[in-house]
Amino acid sequence: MVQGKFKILDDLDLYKTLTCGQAFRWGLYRDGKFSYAKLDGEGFIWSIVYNNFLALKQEKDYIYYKSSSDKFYIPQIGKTLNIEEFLHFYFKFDKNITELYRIMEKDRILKDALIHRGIRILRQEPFETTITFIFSAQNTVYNIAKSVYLLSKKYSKDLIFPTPEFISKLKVEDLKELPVRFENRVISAIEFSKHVLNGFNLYKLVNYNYELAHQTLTSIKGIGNKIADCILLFSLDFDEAFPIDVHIKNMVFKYYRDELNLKENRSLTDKEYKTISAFFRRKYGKWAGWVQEYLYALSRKPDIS
DNA sequence: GTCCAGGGTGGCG
DNA sequence: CGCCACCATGGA
Repeated sequence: MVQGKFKILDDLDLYKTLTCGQAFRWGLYRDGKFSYAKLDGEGFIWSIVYNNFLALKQEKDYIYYKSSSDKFYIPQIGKTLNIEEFLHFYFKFDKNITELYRIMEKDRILKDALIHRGIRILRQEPFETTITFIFSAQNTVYNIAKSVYLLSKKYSKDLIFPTPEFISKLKVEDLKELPVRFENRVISAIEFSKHVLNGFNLYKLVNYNYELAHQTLTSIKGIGNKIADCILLFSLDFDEAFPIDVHIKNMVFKYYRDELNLKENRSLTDKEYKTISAFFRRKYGKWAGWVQEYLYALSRKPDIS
């Protein structure tokens, strides 16, 4: 057990960042149950990240932390970090978000999204992120969180996220209770785990360029354009990835219809997805994914925070 | 009851 | 290519 406080190096809204829809394991763990996005009596929010139990609370310019260990092994960079190095890594304090705010202030739509300032993109664990977003298809944040929780509970009492070995040995019937929308989501998760065991190195994608990394992921069955972009943005450091879900699609049709020459609001073809995604990538570069997250926050109903 | 949620695949023209 | 059927949970 390690505890202390970490001086925040750049703008951060801890709660919004952990509950804006990029991470699904932050909340309250009590009595063998998990309540997504809930705080404990002391105002801490809990999770299991990179195999450690971790509790965080923000007070002004500090993050107060309690961790089950001071060692965080980060497979995609092959290094072990201590808790403070980890927080720096996880919240991407190597990026100065005021640069993004200056871009947003000048934009007719994005300036409204500044009410959500403090949201940062996280560096999450890639294998966990992949399985999580495979579960996300046409599903709610609450049910995605519940699915990941039930899967982890099946693996260990500590609620550590399961290994590829464990998931690859599961049968569809073992995961009947997961509230995923389609059975093929469970099948894809199991098949992806087998793919990893057969030698597919997810972590080496950090060294690819965006196009190749995206193409590599979408060539895997069960992973399409949107899920690939979520994996790249939320776990593999591709800040230029621009995932387009239904909310983003609606925002694009509402505010960018003329610029993108879009006609009616219907589901996107593969070509349209790539055109829209590339449009924002060209416009915002390494901030495109962050812009996407602020548009997402703006479009979501204020049920959380 | 109806509507919708951080989608993807395969088949057909 | 574009379009479309299909998959088949749970909360508001």
